Amino acid sequence: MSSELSKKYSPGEIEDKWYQAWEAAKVFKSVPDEREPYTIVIPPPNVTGILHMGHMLNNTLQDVIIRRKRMQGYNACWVPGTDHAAIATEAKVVRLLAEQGIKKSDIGREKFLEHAYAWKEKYGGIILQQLRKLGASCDWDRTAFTMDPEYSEAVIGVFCDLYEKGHIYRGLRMVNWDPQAQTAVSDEEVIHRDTPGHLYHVRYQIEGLENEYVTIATTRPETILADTAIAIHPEDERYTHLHGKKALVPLLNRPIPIILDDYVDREFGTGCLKVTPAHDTNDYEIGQRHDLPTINGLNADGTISEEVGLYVGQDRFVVRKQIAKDLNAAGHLVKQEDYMHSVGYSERTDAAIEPRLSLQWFLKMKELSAPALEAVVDGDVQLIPGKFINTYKHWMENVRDWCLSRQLWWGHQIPAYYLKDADGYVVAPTPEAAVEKAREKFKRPDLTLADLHQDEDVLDTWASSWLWPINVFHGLTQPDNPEISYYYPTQDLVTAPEILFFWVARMIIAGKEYMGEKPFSNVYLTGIVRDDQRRKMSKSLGNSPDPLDLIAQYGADGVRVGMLLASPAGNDLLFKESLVEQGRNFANKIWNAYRLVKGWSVADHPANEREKLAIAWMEARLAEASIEIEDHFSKFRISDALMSVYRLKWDDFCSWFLEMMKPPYGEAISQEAYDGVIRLFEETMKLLHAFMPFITEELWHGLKERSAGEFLAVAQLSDLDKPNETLLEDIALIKEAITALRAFRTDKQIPFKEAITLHIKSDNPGLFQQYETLLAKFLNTEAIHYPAEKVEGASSIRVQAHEFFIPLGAIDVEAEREKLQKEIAYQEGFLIKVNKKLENE
RNA sequence: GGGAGCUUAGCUCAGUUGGUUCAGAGCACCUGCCUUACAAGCAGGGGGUCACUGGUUCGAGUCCAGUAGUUCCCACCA
Repeated sequence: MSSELSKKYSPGEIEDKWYQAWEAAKVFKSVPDEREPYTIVIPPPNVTGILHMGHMLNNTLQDVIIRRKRMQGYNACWVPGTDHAAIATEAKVVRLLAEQGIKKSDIGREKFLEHAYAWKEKYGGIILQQLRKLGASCDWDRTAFTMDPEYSEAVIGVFCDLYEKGHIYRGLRMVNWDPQAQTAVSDEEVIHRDTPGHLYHVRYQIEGLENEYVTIATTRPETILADTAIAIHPEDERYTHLHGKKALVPLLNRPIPIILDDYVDREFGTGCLKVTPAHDTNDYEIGQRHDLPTINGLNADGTISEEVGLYVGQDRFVVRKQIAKDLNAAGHLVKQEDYMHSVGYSERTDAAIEPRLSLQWFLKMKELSAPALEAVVDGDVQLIPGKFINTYKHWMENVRDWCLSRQLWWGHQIPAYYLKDADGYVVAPTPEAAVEKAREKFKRPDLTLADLHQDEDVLDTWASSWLWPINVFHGLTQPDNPEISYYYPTQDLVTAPEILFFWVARMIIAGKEYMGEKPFSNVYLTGIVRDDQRRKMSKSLGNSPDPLDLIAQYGADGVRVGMLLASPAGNDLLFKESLVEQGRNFANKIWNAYRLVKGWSVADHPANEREKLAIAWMEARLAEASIEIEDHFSKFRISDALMSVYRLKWDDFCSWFLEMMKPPYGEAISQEAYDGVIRLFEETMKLLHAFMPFITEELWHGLKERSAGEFLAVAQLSDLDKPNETLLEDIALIKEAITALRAFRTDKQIPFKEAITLHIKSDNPGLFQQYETLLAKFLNTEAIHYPAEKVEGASSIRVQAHEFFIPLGAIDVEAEREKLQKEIAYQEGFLIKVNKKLENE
């Protein structure tokens, strides 16, 4: 029979076959019933995204968890979906259009959105197809999207509600401006990096005084043009003579006041600070204090604006170099030194961020975040690993208002409606409601929709995804519906630590505010997938393998195992292809165990002593390992749980159990023993299924006839008896003895075919007598004796308190002597070599 | 600048409340094997002063302090 089966496991067809079967039978579908729910909502990938290694890790973990719960009797529900990912998607569409020579601003909002939707239709959800390849057991009927009509309704509804409650305000604020995406980004989307630059010392002439100058130091000389003051410390004695004077902006000769402010650090640079309120957060604050005018020196795209009068339309970085030259030529550049300083970059586009003054929508965070802080500190929401609690706490205690608006078109348009002919606006969920409200608010009953225009901006992506665990069950749009009541709060969230604040914290806030309850109990934070040099995997570095190629080459099971083997929670995963190879090898090992078992001929007679012992032992080991595995799972130690199953299957089941069970050459195994082997094989497949869903499903069907519609994916883990501790201990000793005696055989070059006589001197000979059938099988003994005294003229091996003797007759003395001589010669040669090296000065 | 964490075998990591499951696992490495399940394999083996220094204790990878290195988070001085 085994001749039909290949020596190597080939996953490709088998994996496709089972995924289709599962999907057709809807085994992952979940509807509320009397069972306890176990729910995970997927961190929605970008709708236009394609699967990368981070997704692989993240979704493998979720699948392992949900599959195990499904097999433990829970009503397991894994909700899939995608995020519209405002900036990221819009950037992609803009780029695509640019390739066709189309500019966003030329076609207008409506046309642009048509293109965006077309793009979404074409590429959206590719990633969900890819997840199926991985084996993800999502309930696909529940696939959600953050811009589904009903979901959008929830997002807009929440905005309006928060506005009504007074949590949302509109204000002129210094925001982080991404000149490439041409939108404001939140503080969390700015990444600070030390960047080499220069510190320019520039002198400004004092107005009315021929040879008097004040020198400042700056890293951004191009902003000089937008200066509106020079600040000095009020108590700085070096500059008292400048109090009340004015300085002239170089190149422009525009007079600006010299002001006093104790923000100025007297130790830094020259102790004089140029103040550019429009382009620096601190300068803005100084400007506010001193009622300074602001000059907007930069356009939205990072070029110099008309307001300053010089270099207009040129890029900020070009101007930075040019102005340094021009200042030098004009005698204003005192010195220029290399300087390392921290610069903010956009997380999305990597463009250098410009602080920029603009009108934006904000959400007050202080009050809203309090219950969310409490939830984590109290342990109501568990962060795994716990080390993230400190980080979380620190952030929540110092939380700043959230800039909600983005200058984009792809997303949820802000439901604020402005009067066209006057100042004033209303916030309302629909245009109709807005008209209604406006009529009332402005006492103008004749107002129509035509008199209003909606805010051009859209909401930050996270202002929609923070409702994810609620509105995938329509909890906001259909409050108290049976689904939300059943599934909410969900159990686990598996995500990356990078979005702990972006997303996780905000989901907790929204959950507390709108459901009065946390959105999930456990947050498992995965590591970052890096290459073996610890570099983050990225497209630009080209160090990330294509997950689908990996699956094609090693099988989804192999890839899953490879990813999990080295990914403890919160620790980075150093990915190497060899890990996936290990996973594939494991699948192959299992496959071959199956081939072996299926190749046995079975005879209808009762089990012998050896077979009975082996089965009893394997059952005890299975029970022991099951307890260990459950313990690991309960602590989210998925990697350790896998290792436990791995060793159970490879070491205990294959290396020991199957070797114990193997019928002697040419003989058959008893039916009773065979049934036991099949049963234990099935049990190991159950334990492994969560990790390797495909091969286990395949073999589970191969081991036994199954009725139609029966799947391992929905089979239940067995309740096992307590492990037989005595038997486990006994066999541990027997194994130790076998290992020692095998080593002896190898060492003395006694071929296995040559049977040996074994003498065991022990206080407890009965112990060994009990397991003689196993000793005989593994050691090929012709006889076993239990002498009371040492056996003379025999080699002895000690195992714990027991002594084993093998008569010397079995040893080739000449060969032994020769071997030792060779060893001596080698060691002497080594010694000479080392001595020579040491003597070398 | 502030805060948090980490440092255990060549690599990646476990080591729960200090005391014979405490010095472990997987991979890598070495030796011998193509033994009719599997060379993507089998059998055996070597390897660590648990970063360093000091302290608490009868006893410390395990607790405390300091030092060095390293990672992350937050803030950001022009």
